[in-house]
Amino acid sequence: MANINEIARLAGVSVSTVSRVLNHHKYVSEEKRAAVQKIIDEMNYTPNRNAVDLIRGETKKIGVIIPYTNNQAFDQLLHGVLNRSVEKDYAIIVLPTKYNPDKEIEHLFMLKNKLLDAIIITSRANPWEDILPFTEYGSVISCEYTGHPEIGCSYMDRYASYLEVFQLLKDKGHRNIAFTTARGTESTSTRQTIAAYENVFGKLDRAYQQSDCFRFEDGYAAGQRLLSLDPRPTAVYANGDEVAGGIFKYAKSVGLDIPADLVIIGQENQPVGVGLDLSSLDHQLVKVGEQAFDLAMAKSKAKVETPYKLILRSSI
Amino acid sequence: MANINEIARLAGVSVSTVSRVLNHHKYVSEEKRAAVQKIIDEMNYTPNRNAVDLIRGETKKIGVIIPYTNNQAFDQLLHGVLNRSVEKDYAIIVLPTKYNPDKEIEHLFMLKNKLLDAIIITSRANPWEDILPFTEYGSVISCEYTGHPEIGCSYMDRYASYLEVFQLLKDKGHRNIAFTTARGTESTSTRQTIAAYENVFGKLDRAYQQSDCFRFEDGYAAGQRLLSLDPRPTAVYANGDEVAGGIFKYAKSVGLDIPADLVIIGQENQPVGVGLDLSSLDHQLVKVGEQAFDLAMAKSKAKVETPYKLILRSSI
DNA sequence: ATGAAAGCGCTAACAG
DNA sequence: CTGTTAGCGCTTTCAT
Repeated sequence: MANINEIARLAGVSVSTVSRVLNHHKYVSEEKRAAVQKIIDEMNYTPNRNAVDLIRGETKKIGVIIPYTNNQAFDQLLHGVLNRSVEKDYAIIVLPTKYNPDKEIEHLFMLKNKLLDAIIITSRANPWEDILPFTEYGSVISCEYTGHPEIGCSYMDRYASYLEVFQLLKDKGHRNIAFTTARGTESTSTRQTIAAYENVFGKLDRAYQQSDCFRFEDGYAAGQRLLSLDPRPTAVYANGDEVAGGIFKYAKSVGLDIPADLVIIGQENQPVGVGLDLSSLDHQLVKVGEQAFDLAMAKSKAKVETPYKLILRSSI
Repeated sequence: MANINEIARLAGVSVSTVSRVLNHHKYVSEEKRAAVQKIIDEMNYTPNRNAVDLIRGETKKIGVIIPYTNNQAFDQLLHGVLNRSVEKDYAIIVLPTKYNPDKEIEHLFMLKNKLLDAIIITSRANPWEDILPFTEYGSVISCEYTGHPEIGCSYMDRYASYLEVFQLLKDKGHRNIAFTTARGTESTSTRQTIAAYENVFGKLDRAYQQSDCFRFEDGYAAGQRLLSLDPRPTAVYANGDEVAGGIFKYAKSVGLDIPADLVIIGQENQPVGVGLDLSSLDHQLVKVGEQAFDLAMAKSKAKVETPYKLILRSSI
């Protein structure tokens, strides 16, 4: 395909003039500008962005590290990021990790490779110490709060939100509460859930926590296990509405009434929760994602909190 | 940051030798290789992939054109693409269009700009004639069948699947059937839905079709309208399980029994459908996405069909 | 206002 | 086996 040299030759000008036309510089005579534009149109020429990026040293590309792409919570974050990227004309590269630490580091190297201007970490598998070195090569934004000053954060106060849920359940008279989490205690949100629980109800009996819950089926299985405990929980907090939906389905299948026999609260206000009329702790992840993009683009290291909402429906 | 010249200087060799070490060429003496590697490690050097891409003329990046990113169907396709991209070490760039034809063309230009090796179109807003010219610059894969030989296709036989659904409903004795679609007749799948309907039931009364259905709320509103028709439909086919969920919720709210008073069939086997035990026409979009990636990577122009599955639950 | 020339960081003939 | 050299396609001083 044609390149800038050919355009210059055909238009009878130098490459610098073509470059000036391309980049809308002033100080180009109208005649030359027109002549160059004519050739550009004739040749159907477009600059090679790769070459432009190389010389400019920036790519207008932002990576988003995401453990699971078939997960509503991460999809909401990604959706928020994409919302803004379209307006701002940035390209978004999705970087799935399945929480594999090596894969995550491999993705972070794209920053060093000059393939990315910034990276947004929706959830991480590596300790911050292993991530911090990469801030030297580009902006790193986290969707989880961290005090590290090198890292910009667009986050919500998970701990406070969990506290509110557990406190509400306590106020309603519940004493046997179960909950589900995605990962185990290697994850910040799991630790925060446990801390909030223990703040309200005291020491947790680990039998009442079910890890590895991501999808509907996981919720169903969790319901099966948790609802056969003695004493049976009268309320369960699920780390997602899909999981809550699975618990709901199992509970119904064994004849339990919601909410008389079992209160269910889900998370992230997803369609399945709306459909089953489940209460949901909405962390407003779309907004968090949008904010994360803005921080990334601005290379800001600010810490920005987005408020959560507790949506009460008939399941409580 | 250090570049290849500096590494060469420090290691006391030429840049070509460094390049050879970097690319694991043979014919590099073990001593030089070691010397170069030592400097690379010391300097914590990584090649600038932008420069590599520029000279190689390929980017190992594939774009995915997606109308809506908060939509389960497209997310399934994207999920499939990402599944394979991680294995094959390709970067995936998400290109949202909201069915804006200009935005779509803008994205296609990334192929011409040498920013992308291939583009996967999950759904399009432009006629094929406007898309075809871009096949000159890279591989274009469609998730909808088209006879154009320049376009590789990973698709499912939508028409046959719709036909099966409507035939099933007819066999079960239904005569008044309503259905929802995403867009209007500018969309292939809408046209195919109508064609399949008319093949089975004859001329469609347009009142029984509801367009612009994407999310749960749209389904609820559609239910409201469709279920007040006279005669009231005894079955409704929804273009997604979220939409089906909305219809379900409205139907329940006015005291209808599912399936006695109303049969509901959704699409794509999504969590909300599982939760509400709705039957669903599963086009296996994850597989379609995986296949699309394989075609894109191989620069294949093959037409590959993925079979659909009709999942029957209690809503029929 | 315009052009020559020096890169951006890397790869790959080519010669030796 | 190794180095020299000519690019990849573009931007940006620096003169004029």
